[in-house]
Amino acid sequence: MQKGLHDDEEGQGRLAPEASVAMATLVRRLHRFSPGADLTPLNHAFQQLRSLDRDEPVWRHKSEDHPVLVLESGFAYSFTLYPDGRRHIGDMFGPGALCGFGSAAVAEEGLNLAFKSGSRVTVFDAARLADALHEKPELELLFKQDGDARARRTAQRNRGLISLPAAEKLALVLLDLREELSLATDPGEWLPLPLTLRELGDLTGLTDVHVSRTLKKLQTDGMLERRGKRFRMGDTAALESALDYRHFYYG
Amino acid sequence: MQKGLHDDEEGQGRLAPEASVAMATLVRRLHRFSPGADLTPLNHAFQQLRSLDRDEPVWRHKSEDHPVLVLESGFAYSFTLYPDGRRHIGDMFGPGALCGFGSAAVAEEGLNLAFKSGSRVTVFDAARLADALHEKPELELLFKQDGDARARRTAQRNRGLISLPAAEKLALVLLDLREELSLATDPGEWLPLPLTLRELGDLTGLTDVHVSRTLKKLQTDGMLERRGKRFRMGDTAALESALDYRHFYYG
DNA sequence: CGGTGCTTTGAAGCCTATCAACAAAAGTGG
DNA sequence: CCACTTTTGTTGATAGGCTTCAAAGCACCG
Repeated sequence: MQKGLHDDEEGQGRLAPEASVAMATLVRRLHRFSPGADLTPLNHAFQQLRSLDRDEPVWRHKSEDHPVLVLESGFAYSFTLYPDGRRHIGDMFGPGALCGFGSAAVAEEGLNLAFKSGSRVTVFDAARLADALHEKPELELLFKQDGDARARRTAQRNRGLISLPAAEKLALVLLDLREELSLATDPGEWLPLPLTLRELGDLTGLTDVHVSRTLKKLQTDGMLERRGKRFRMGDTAALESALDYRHFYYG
Repeated sequence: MQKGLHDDEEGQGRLAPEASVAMATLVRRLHRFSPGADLTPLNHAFQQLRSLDRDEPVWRHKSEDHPVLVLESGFAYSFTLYPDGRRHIGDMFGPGALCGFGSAAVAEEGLNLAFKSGSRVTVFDAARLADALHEKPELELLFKQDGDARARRTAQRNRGLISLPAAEKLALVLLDLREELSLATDPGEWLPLPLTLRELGDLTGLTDVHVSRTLKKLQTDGMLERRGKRFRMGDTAALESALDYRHFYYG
């Protein structure tokens, strides 16, 4: 561990410049629910900002008191492993996302997180964060709203991944990814595709080979454009109504 | 509406005999988490016990103050409809289940419930129930534990329904159904199969035809026996370890 | 430069859906 | 209780979807 604010008695209630920079996307994400909300109490729980120079899994074991991880930039996902070695990706996290926290995380026991190379992660002390939220009910509400919106998105995605054919599964995942990437930052028209085809397969239950073919088909059908590791979607409004895709965030 | 206790000033704090009968399986289910817990405060919120003589859907619209429905006996499931008319079954409820309540229900917006013919449903006043839970934190904890266990089971099921082949999907659903039916009552060795093959298909994302064939295959493989609308599973321990199936209820 | 992982493509075969027909069961109304 | 209708479950044939295996091109990095 490098030096950080994780364990000393940092000035309670004072603004930590390092923290406010590290929490920029989290703040933007939470402000979707309440644009003017005061988020400075979070400074009390701030520990450090970590940069991950390579893909890094974080193994979380039940019953331990884990710090709360917030993705400041980059991308992450949660996964579980089957006895036969197969991997299932259950949720994904874009900038500003609270990783494995709140009502969305209740369902995932023994959650494993994988952070993509280049991600920056803000680390909060779990106990201090709980205290801060307890003292400020309006702040707690923001966290709850964010967690509930994530749970609804996950439910919507799972529903489609169970009952739709491959092309629609992927279109649904791309719509969801698009939303996740747009919650705290404006990524522009061309969005990054931070997942490999194998990871998209583990997310959708398809093989990487079939993901490749299906994406190609989506491209020839004009629903999708790809340039390297970036993508752009066609008529998203038409896609969303065809898939009955709903938005659960405000703003 | 028939006469019930839904709106009069019934004796606050006194034991309502009708209510205690109506809540029998709910009590048994919650006592899994805390065998000695005092559940009499629920009497304050009790409204009525309804018997449903046929399959009955309950349409719940967002933002309305719905009563809380608890399945006393029978079977129910929640579902959503796609624009093309397809139905997806997202969760299922056995005796004693809180239908569409708690952390498991957060994810399901505009939840629709279908009660199978012959089910009996205990109706609670939502506001009074909230009050009762607020006054008794240990009771609220029970409700939360039940909701969390349900959310974990749903996540486990969804995971398999996304990434497993048909035979394993059905085996997983049957294991889960078996657990759901055993939480508040002892159904014996032969369990009722309260779902039609079409409903099993809507739950697993398969067609009814393929469900029929796959169940037949499970039978010839010795994992499943069927007698009319009842079933019995083979070596459940082996199945559970093969599918990495976990139990989230105590007791 | 070789190694590694990611992506694409082809061929073959299994898995699942669709369509159709029918049997069995259950609800409906007399 | 019976005849009738509707739903549910089963089976076969066929087509299409998806996976598997294999090979090759590409990008990235030591």
